[in-house]
Amino acid sequence: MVDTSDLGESEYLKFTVALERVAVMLRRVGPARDLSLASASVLQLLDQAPVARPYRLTELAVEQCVTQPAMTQLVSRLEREGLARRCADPGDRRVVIVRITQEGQDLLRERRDARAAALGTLLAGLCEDDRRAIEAALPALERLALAASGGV
Amino acid sequence: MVDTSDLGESEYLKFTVALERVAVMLRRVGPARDLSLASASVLQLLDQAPVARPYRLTELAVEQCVTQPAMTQLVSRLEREGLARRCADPGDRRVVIVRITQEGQDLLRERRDARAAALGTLLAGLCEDDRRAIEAALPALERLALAASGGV
DNA sequence: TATTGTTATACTCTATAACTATA
DNA sequence: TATAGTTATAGAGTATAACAATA
Repeated sequence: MVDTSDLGESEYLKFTVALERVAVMLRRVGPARDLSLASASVLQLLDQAPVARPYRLTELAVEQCVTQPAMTQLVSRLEREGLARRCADPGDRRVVIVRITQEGQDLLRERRDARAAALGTLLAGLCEDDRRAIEAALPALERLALAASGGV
Repeated sequence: MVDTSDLGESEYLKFTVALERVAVMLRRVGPARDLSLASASVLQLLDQAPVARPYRLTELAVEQCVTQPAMTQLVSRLEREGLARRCADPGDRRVVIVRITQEGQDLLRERRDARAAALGTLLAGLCEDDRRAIEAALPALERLALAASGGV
């Protein structure tokens, strides 16, 4: 009887090592061509934001776990490259609203497609059982990531 | 009959998004306190190297997919902090051998323990089925990471 | 001449501290 | 006074180009 709620230290280490390798893999799989991880991450947030409820600069900083000055710079880089733009908040003139541009959306889509294609190639190299196991674990991994992101 | 060897584009996208979230999670779970991701990655390579077959600086650069100058700097930082040291190669005086120090090994162990503990806490918050699914997928994920790292 | 590594320079990304503008 | 954001400055991590030393 295997009780995974009682994993030993060595199991955690195994898990840690496996996930760290996956993280390294992602750094390499993602061509990262035109878009750094930090930029892509913010751009994805902006892309998912409802038009009626856009992000403030401070909210982006909190969401990404970086400081306000760091986000100021990141947004400035995105703006300089035409991927996002700063807008005024009519209700509070201190506030900076950040929106993704069409160009930003296009770049994001290209990047996602490229990543998916690269991962598809890698997955195709695995055996059937491995693909099944990974697919079966995806929802669980998403929940795990959610818990780490602030869900808890 | 589900044939995962014929995953559609949307499945790849789902997979990409899930793994990217895991990568973000790892950035946050790892206290990263004293050790950056880049430093930790190199230090782990050095730690796993057989004493009789240590790494050259160039080999580290190739293994980590960074340039020689980048690795020169990274090793210099590790050396400055006492975590690694440069050694001469008796057979070829152009070569720089890099070894981990005792201090480096100690730090690595602390970091691994902290990460494992943090992940353990997160895992404890998942339901039994999710934990089982993730554990079942670990070997497959490792093979996937290996394929991306250069195994292919 | 080819290989190994370093130095010089520049850019991204991050942080802390000090500042401005608005509430 | 508190909040939203920027500017100033510094350090890690990365790249390319030019260089030195050794093979």
